[in-house]
Amino acid sequence: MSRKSWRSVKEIRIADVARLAGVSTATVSRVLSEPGKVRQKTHDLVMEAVRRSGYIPNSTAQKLRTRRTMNVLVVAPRLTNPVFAEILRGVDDELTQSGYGIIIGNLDNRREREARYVELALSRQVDGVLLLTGYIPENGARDMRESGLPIVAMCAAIDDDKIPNVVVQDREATRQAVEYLAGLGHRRFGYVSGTPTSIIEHERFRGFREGIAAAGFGPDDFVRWEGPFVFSTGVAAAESFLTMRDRPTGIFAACDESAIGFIKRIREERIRVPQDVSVIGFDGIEFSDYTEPTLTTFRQPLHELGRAGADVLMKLIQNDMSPGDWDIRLPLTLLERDTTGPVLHKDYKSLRRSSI
Amino acid sequence: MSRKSWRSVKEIRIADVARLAGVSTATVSRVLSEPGKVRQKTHDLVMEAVRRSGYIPNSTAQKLRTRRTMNVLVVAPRLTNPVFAEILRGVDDELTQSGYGIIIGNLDNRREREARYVELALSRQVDGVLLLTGYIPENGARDMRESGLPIVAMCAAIDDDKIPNVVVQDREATRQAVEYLAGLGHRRFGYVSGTPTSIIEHERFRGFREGIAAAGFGPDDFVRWEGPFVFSTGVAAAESFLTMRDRPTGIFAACDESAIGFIKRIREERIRVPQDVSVIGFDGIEFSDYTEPTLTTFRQPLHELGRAGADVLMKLIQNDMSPGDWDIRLPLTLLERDTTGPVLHKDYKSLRRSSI
DNA sequence: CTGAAAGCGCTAACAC
DNA sequence: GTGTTAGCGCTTTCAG
Repeated sequence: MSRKSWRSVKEIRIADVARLAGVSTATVSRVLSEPGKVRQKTHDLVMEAVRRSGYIPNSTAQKLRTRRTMNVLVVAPRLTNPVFAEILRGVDDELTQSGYGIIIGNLDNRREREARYVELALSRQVDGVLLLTGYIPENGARDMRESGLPIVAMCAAIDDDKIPNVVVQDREATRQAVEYLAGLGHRRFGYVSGTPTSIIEHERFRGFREGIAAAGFGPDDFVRWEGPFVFSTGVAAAESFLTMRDRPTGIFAACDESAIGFIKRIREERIRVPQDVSVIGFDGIEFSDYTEPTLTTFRQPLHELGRAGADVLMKLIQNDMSPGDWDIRLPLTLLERDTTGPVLHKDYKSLRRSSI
Repeated sequence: MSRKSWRSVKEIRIADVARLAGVSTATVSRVLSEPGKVRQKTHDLVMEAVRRSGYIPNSTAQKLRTRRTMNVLVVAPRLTNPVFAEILRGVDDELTQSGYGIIIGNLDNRREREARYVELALSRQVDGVLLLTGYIPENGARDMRESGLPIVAMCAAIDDDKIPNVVVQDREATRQAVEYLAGLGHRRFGYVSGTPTSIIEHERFRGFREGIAAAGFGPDDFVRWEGPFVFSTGVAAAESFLTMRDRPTGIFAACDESAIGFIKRIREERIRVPQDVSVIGFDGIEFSDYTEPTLTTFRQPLHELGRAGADVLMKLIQNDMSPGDWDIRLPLTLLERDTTGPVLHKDYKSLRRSSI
């Protein structure tokens, strides 16, 4: 059984309003887009006709004529990741203010999906692109730059002098995390990675090694466990950790999810956090405040990041970038909570001594 | 310092391709949209010209001409809520398959924001609307139905005979939750609500009362704590719980977040879960498997729900609905994990006896 | 300050 | 099978 007449509502066109108001379509258009340039009386006449008819301009026709879509494409690796969802909120807030709409390009961690969004850009369905991916999506044949659209990279930097970057200070924060752990007396460290191929992971690991060096340690003083930015990566890291004889006591995880997975798993083996092992996460997702114990982590200014990135894109579209907009790097905040603490047994030697 | 020449890439139009291939624009258009109706040789000629020129049709012009936008609006209460994010994934999967794009309408729990999306529908920027809100968004002056667009309600039902509903069996599952707790020997119950004004909350609470009745109890045998669908609602409920003399032992929370908040807070007071109190959540978010103890909860088939809803909308747009599509109600799955267990002290009396 | 008219780039009748 | 042509609904010169 099929239902008919979805299109039953009669469409009001600008010509209808013009007729109703006794003016030309040009005047109606002017009243709606540049009210100042029309006599008050005409203006009122037209507005009355608009109200009476319930006229709403057909946005597709507007787009075709003005060559502006008032839409922006946001390409994100995975929307169910709270980090991206929160950035999107900031983007949305800023864009809405400027009258722009959002078209979501959710890759859902599958790179095949990006082709679709390249085509979307190429077919001019949007006026600009926000990339949370850390790379330029491509098509097989072409990449997104060929659209000629303004593009802004957020969250993960892209090395292209036409693309402004709006990111957080990953590297600095991660370095600081290690120094924080070292300051608590930790001497052996662990690094739970994020998706190994991602730029973000790369930056964080770089910051980690910088921190290790800055605290006077070397490559032999830490272990690294690899895996994507998910809970199970932390669990897998914990499994490996549990098999070690000379376990690290200061663990940094490149995202909160894996920090939480790690902690959950080792606590099942009656390892105490933070008395036996300190763990520090990254992101500051809401859930990190509801774990046991609550997670020490770096909070990313996600909402602000979203707004800043959208703001830069707006400037790019409107052609009024200033040099200071080209590279924005927002600071993180250390949330000192309950999964980090001073080392009780300073190192392997003293551990042996105390247990004799 | 402003950058110029974003539009430097020269736009190729269908006429360019036609000239290049030595055919008319109509033929180019045909090759691209109905290849069967063109001679093989012409087809190849055109495709070669398309390839050489890198032509991509201007989608705005197509939309204007065909009066189809190939976009769908999805209005969601809050995208950072993992439940909606996951539904959106399902929607995306289905819509992508049909060649449709998604325009996100994220209300971010602020009803003022819906006006924008009503206008978007009214100005025909989309071919259909998916509502995760449980109500029809409005504008002050008009509501979304006046767009005449096909609308499907997902997740929360809307009572309108033009709007198909695609939902989960909230009520049945909640009823089952109570019966499950009763089956474990619980005699006093607690209900941690979700946003009191929402349809979903209403359905779940209704199921809860049905369950209470079915298990042979009455309104005096449970307490209800109100609050939105967030962690802190559970915390607040726990505070109230802690002040009670005659505490319930079987708690149902209308979402996992509040279940988790509740458990966290009472464990801080050394109340044991599930030995002293059993808690059962709702949703089955990923986190619920990483809490301590892991949360017993009902898993919603969110991805499937998203797909099903999008599928119904596609059918509506293409005018081939069958009656069975009008109301879809997907079942939930009980995940029996570690926050529920048998009552140790059956009731207040036996509790007194055993502590003497 | 207002109107007439020319398209924006494409598709779909309708002819041939 | 293919070409010609008339719009889709709007904005924006250009005249007046």
